This record gives sequence, structure tokens and C-alpha cells, in this order.
Amino acid sequence: MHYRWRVLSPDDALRRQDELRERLEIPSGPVPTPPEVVGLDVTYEEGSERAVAAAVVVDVASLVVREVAIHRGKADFPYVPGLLAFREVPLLEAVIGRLSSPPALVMCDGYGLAHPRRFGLASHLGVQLGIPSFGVAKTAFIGSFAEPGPGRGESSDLIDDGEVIGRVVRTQSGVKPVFVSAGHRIGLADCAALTVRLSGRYRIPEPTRQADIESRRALREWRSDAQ
DNA sequence: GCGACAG
DNA sequence: ATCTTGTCGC
Repeated sequence: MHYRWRVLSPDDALRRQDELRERLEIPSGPVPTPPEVVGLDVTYEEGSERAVAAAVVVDVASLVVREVAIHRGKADFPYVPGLLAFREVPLLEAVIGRLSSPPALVMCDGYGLAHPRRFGLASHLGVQLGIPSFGVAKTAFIGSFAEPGPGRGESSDLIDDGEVIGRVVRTQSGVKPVFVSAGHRIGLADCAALTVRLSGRYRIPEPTRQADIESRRALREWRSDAQ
């Protein structure tokens, strides 16, 4: 029960972020919206390293779930603020590999550019897999912001060091806003607009909301099944 | 130095 | 993230 994880030292992880960040691409203008967006999430079992990753394909026009993929595995890196990608990317890469076709765009549960070193989970995953990506987080991490207007679709800039690193978006009137940031090969304006479009009647947009639901269910069934 | 800190 | 049911309120 000693070093079964942290295959990578914290210093090596930071160097890896620097290397990958050189391949990051953020377009200055809008890009075409794909017909489907894939939501990703990971659920962990308390007190163990067992984890379940889920990938849910959602139709952008109807918000209907088209496909669900599950991967049962174990985390081999601890949770460290700023290094979340090293814990989740291996599991997310595995579950994405189980989809019938490569995603055109993925929505992650966490941050992209709005990160201490401008390379959060969404950016890391996007660059490593070579696919467009962005992040939608439920709570604040870095940056300052003004409270967005009260209605659905209203938003404000998330700023750090004088630069806009994300947008704080109200997905429904009367709910707490979510934190949106670009990941790879997509601009912030597109990410914010898509986040609102993909939000049905809940605070969390359908792709990641469904991924959360599916990963929790899969872990629950895994627990009861065997071991 | 101290506190904060995505999931 | 996770431990956890019902309950108050619109």
C-alpha cells in the first residue's frame, strides 16, 4: 500500500504539461458546431482507487442520448489541484476508445485554459488525443469574475492576470453559474454558446450530466455484481 | 508565511 | 470526488 500510484513524479507531471501545451491550438474565431457532443466524467469509489469513466454521445439539436460507453478501471495518480488530468485522462482515453467512432468535440467536467498554467484537464485531453475539447466546471478554481446576470444565457468574463481565461455562464435562471473554458481547437465564445444550447432543464449541460449519471450507475452495479 | 485549491 | 433521506420551498 505504498507507491502503487504516482508513476509520474510531480515534477515530471509539470514538465509533461509544458511539453503538451506547445501543441495547444485555440482558434481566434468560431468553428463549425458538430451534430453531436460527447460528455465525459469519472466516478470514484471512496477509500479505494477503483473508478468508472463514462462517455455519452448527445445530439446537439435534440439533446437526445445516442450512445453510452463505460470503462471500469483504477486511478493511478492522486488528486492534486492543477494536476487533475494525470488522474483522469488515462481513464477518459480508455472510455473514448470504446465509442463507435471518434468524438468530434468533447465536453469535460473541469477546466481547460482556465488553469494555473493554462493547461487543465480539457486542454490536456484534447491535445493528447488530437480532438476538439472544452471544459465546464461546477465550482471556481482560479480567476476573478463578476456575478453574471440572473437569466439563462447571461455570463461574465473569468479573468486572471489581466486576461480572459473563461466565462461564468448561467445555464438556467435562478441557479448558480458554471465555469466554461476552451480546451483545444475551439474558441471560448463557441464553448459558452454551446454550454447554454446543451443545457435542458438542469444547471449542468446534458453531456456531462448524463456522463455523471452513467458513471455513477456503472460503479454502483460494479460494486453489487462481484468484488 | 498563510490560506485556497477543478474532481 | 465521497459519506447520505428527507425535506423546505417555488
